Amino acid sequence: MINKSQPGKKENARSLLLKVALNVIRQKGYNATSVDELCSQAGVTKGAFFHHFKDKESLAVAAAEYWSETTGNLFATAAYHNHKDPLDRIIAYIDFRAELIQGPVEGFTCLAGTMVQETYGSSHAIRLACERCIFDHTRTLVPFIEAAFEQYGKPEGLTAESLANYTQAALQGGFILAKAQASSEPARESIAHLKKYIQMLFNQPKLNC
Amino acid sequence: MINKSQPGKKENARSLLLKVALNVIRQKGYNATSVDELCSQAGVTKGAFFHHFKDKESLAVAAAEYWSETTGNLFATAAYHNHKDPLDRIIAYIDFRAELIQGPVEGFTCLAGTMVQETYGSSHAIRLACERCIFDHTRTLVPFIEAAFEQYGKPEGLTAESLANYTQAALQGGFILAKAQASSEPARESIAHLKKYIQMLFNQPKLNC
DNA sequence: GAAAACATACCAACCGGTCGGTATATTTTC
DNA sequence: GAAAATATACCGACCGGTTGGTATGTTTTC
Repeated sequence: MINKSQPGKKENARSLLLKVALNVIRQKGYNATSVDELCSQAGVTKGAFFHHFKDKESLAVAAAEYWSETTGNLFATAAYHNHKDPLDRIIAYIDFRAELIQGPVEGFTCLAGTMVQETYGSSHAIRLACERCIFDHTRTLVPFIEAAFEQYGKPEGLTAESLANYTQAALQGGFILAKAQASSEPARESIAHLKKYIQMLFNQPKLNC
Repeated sequence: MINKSQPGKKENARSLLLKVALNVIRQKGYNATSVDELCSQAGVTKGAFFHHFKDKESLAVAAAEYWSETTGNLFATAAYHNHKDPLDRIIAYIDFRAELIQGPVEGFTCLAGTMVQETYGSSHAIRLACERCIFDHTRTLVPFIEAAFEQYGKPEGLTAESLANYTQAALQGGFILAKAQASSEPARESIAHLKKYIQMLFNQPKLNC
């Protein structure tokens, strides 16, 4: 009864494949990632691959769901939830996102954002999985933003949903610039501007007059 | 001496290929775009392709440069340059970007942003071409922002370059969300937030107290 | 012992790229 | 200024390798 790392779950071919898929796809993209490479990197054979996944597309969908799961856990247990003030919580979330920007580009970028660029027109299933992944996460921010609206006043002409989405747009855009520049700096700068925006959005009416 | 469309330049296989490459790559991504499809869509043969381009990678680099050229002309002749007030000019630029968000997703998204996601790790040449494409454009905004700094005061803790980069991050991120949602709305919303940010950034110190 | 998990061998389609060749325009030679 | 030489643009059959996927074993698990 010896299990590795995750209790209750053995390290089978399926989860090995999903783990390497997260890294390989983020580095090379979905189309350039071959089934053979996934198998060799995971140390499993092609037979195991097609035993667990109907086809390559199914693996991509499962990888997006696995990505949702792991990042979901990461954010669910993060310290920013401890802040009682809703604005502090949002700012702490943004700071947390900034802290995650470390190491090589493929280490901090988003699987869903990367995959959906290549597949939005060719695979409905993958696009949907990426959409869920991104917007399920934005939805976790909506209650924080609504609470901040109540406490600090709601800025005109925007909704909690659109602001939550915008935080992800600023992040995803920063990732693209980071890839283009082969540097994490644009991603960090983008987050800094996002932080400034949100601070101004909520502090301005409070500090004025 | 009869020339079509562009004076001095005939519609040869090379420019036909570049034109279709812009659309096909933006829709399917770089890796999923085959040389054969590019040829058939352009109505030229494979022989013509490899006469004009050393390999597929060379076409991608040329496509990024062609994209820089065409969008460069579009922005250089756009009406936002006519505004005398630097802040008005920036806002008019952002409004112009919002106007461009029309029709299907592959019609308004950025070739460089799409390609660099797939190639930043595998092709130095393509990554560089995309980097130039993106940051050459951001650089055109820097003088506007600096002029706005002089006229309206410089907000603390940010540079003209970083703000110029951020405008592109907000756009690129909006494109990704648009692809994920199969809708142009997130792109438009992202631009709306960017506009609000810049207005607050410059108007706040002026309107206060 | 049966079903799930994995391994091995293989296939047909497709991919980027090559190659020998043609048609036409331009330049050079005498 | 005509013939020869050369360069450019283009054609399409073909090649070797890779790809996603399959068919069929073998091992492990309960």
